[in-house]
Amino acid sequence: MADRTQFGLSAIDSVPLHEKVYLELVRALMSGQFTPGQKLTSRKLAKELGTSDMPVRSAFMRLQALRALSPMPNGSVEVPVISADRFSQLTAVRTILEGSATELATKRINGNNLRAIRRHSSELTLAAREGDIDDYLRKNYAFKFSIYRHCGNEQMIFLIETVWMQVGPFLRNLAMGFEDDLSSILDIDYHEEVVAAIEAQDAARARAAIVRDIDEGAAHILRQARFPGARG
Amino acid sequence: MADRTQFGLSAIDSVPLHEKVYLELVRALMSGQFTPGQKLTSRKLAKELGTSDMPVRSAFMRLQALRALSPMPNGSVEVPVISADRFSQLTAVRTILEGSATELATKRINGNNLRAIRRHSSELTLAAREGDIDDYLRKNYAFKFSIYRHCGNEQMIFLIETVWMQVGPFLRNLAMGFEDDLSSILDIDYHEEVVAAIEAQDAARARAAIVRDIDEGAAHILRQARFPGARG
DNA sequence: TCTGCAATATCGCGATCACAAATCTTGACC
DNA sequence: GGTCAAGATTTGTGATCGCGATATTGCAGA
Repeated sequence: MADRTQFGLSAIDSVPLHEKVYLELVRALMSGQFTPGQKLTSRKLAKELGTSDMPVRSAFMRLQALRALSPMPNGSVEVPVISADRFSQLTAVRTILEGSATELATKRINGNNLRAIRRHSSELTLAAREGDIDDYLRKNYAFKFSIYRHCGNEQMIFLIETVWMQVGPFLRNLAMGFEDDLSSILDIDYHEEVVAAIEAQDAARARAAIVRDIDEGAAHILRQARFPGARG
Repeated sequence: MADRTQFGLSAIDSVPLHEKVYLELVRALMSGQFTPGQKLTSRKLAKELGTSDMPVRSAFMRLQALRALSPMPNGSVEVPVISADRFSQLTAVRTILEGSATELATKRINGNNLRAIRRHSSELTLAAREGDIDDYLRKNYAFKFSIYRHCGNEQMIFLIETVWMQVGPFLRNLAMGFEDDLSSILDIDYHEEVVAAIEAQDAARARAAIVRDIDEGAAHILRQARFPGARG
């Protein structure tokens, strides 16, 4: 953050290189910058980033521990190819975890938190109307986690994040079928219902709304997207 | 696995060193071989294992990505010190995930699977009567995962394993209060009720039994064990 | 005995090198 | 033109080295 010192100097950032590489890869993965199935090699990536391959290897280790990168038999890593089956499993886990988190959060949210959530909600609606899929996904992430953050269980948030790291890249396929008019994506988007339920302090309804949002989004992806193994 | 070849030679195992180190650390962590708060340095561990520090660093990266090791501000890692708060959060997540997994598994288990589960169950009962806490924990792990394995959702199993890596070391504290007579641990152990519910194909009851088993075990630990920050 | 401080040892981090296995390229031969 | 094997290149893996920062130790003075 380069804070100003009394001498007007900025602080040297001591963030390790492997950490920067890791964060950069997470960003790239979640924003769908890599193609599923793409092979990543430490040396090439290192050259591209201007580092040695050591920090890249560290980042690879962390990412494949979280299943955000898939290990290949020979030790290489690749961007995971998600099958329809695995996608369904991840969706099922999401409904369980995110449904529970929403339910818990609803009971703990107060006025201040609610205002921030409302802001994220309207920004999400706006993004859908504007038609930028990247912006929509970013706002979708911000909105949902602005709720989960209040579930009072840091461990649960961590697990949800790991699942998002796996599905995240694939959510881009939500765009398919909405190329002409992204705003109609709001037909399968229940985030305003979620906000309404939270305002009414109705935890069960909030959970149901989030689950429905996740399930219908996933169903749409399963209809539209091409999965490996399926005939093209 | 050192398969026999046609010349009677055993295959050179090509498992990378960093993988072996990782597996060794997982085993040591889950069996409570390390003290919470203990600092682990790559160089020392490498010397002890007879390798360079590179494979150890790789293993550290993976383990701290999964939160099985805690990163220190200077980049070192330590065996996580679990607070009462974090323990409660992990328990809450466990009831959600393992409850769901049990419910799903109950609907998919057939006669063959059931026989294996029954065997694990009786071995667990036996271990409690024999009074060896290590054996009991090992059998407890084997029994529960023999159920979860059939939930049909590989992703869920992975998440459960992640959570177990964090609580695993701490479950040893279950022994506290049962030093004289481990068999009385069966009073807060509902694994036979779980088996009965599965046999009856009653998914809801199976979930309730697992949740109760987890909750009462955790409650016992919270009563008996010493947590950092608590007066003691 | 306790406290401050300097000398020393240890450690994380990243670069570089060596080696073997895997992968790709090339070109001769059928 | 297609096949396959030899050679070249790339890649994972692990060891070693150096740098800077941190932690530890040892000692002197109060």
